[in-house]
Amino acid sequence: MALKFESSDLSKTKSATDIVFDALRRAIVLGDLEQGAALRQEEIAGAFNVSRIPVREAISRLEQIGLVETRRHRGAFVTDLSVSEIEEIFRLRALVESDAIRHAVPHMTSAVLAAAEAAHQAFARATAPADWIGENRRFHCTLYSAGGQRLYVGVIDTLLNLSDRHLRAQLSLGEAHSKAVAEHAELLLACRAGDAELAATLTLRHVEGAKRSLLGG
Amino acid sequence: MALKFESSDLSKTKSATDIVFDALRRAIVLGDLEQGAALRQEEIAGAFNVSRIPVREAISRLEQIGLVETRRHRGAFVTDLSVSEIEEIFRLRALVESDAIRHAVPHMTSAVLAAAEAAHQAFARATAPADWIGENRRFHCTLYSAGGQRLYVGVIDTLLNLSDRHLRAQLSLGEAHSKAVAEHAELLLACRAGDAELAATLTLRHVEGAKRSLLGG
DNA sequence: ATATTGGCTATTGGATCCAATTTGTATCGT
DNA sequence: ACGATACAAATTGGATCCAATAGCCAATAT
Repeated sequence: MALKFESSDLSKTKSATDIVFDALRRAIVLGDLEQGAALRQEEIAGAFNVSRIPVREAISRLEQIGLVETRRHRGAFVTDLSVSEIEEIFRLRALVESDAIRHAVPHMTSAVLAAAEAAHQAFARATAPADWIGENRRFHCTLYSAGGQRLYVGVIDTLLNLSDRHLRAQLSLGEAHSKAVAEHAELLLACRAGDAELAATLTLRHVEGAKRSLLGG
Repeated sequence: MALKFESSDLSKTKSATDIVFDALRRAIVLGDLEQGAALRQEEIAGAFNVSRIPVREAISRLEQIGLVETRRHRGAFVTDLSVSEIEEIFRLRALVESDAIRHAVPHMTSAVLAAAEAAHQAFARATAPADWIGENRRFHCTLYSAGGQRLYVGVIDTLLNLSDRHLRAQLSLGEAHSKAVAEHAELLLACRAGDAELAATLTLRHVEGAKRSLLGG
């Protein structure tokens, strides 16, 4: 008998470390844990009903991607980003994301475009900040992943983990959300048209606009 | 009485996890551990005279930066990069490194240039592959770090960790080494002249040349 | 009053021990 | 001989336990 697997069936069961890592990452990215907050191993272990071992591995991984800093025998603390570091992140994002979509456009199938469209609409409908951030990332990364560019998406993911925290405050005030929706629609159009250069330019402007609305100037 | 501290005194003592992480990272980057090789926790723990705990944290961090892949209850294995992934890495390197130096040139003090010059000469003199790789990275990263661009250097470090492995075979054959030395000298000249655009162009060509000499075409 | 010093406590770093799972292998029935 | 199944070995995942250390606070000397 031949078996058919849903893609979700292929997902190996996650280890405790993975679960803790993902929860902490999300908490930091969404701003639930604010800058400088201490991550107490025992406390976290208790919250997840596990021992400190998987917690320590999770923190180790968070440190590796720059979300927390640890001081020996003192503990781990949510990284406090300076203004110049935030500028650097956005400069990198503009550079890498625009190039990522440039290379992705030629590989965009109708399935990819449909998935992006779905994320786009979900983002437009979203009201909670956590949903904004999640759907926004899903929209962009769906497009970037079109050609299976794992490295690009990996770098971008790391950068987004560092900068999404600020997106929350940003989208909460003013018409930033509807502006983003409009820009996404425009970007999607360029992708459908197969215009890689236009898509790259729009992405560049999109990221630079986010940077300006956050830092001014 | 006033005391003066050397900067080396401020370096915090490294934990066992850090030591194991660094040693494994180096072993993979230098190619001592070849693609697909298994990282046995017990074996590594024995080699460093520590328990498996710091080994597991080190492996966790290695996985985070893409140097190893782990399969549940099977173990961790040195990541096997496909040709398309290698192409992606070099494309990203060319993009990010050229922009990094573009932004770094205006901040290059004579101290930075002197440090780069020292690394340049050490690279020229080096004969062992491990030294080539180390001094080569030191040369480039010294320049990239001029403006204190930690994020750029972080991303570049991650990419170099993935691609340096191939540099070894590359420099071993032919006149690749002397070609690199010449290109470094030229790059250093552009930096001294404060010509950011030229430095960026030279870096772009330098990386693309490395890619071609590795993958052909 | 202030600087110094000697414990005390909270918290992390690391070791040892146990459980879960994968995989190879031998056995058994046909 | 061949496939299915039960068992054994190797290895990782996680829990519990002990050691080391940074920071705090009181006690003390000047």
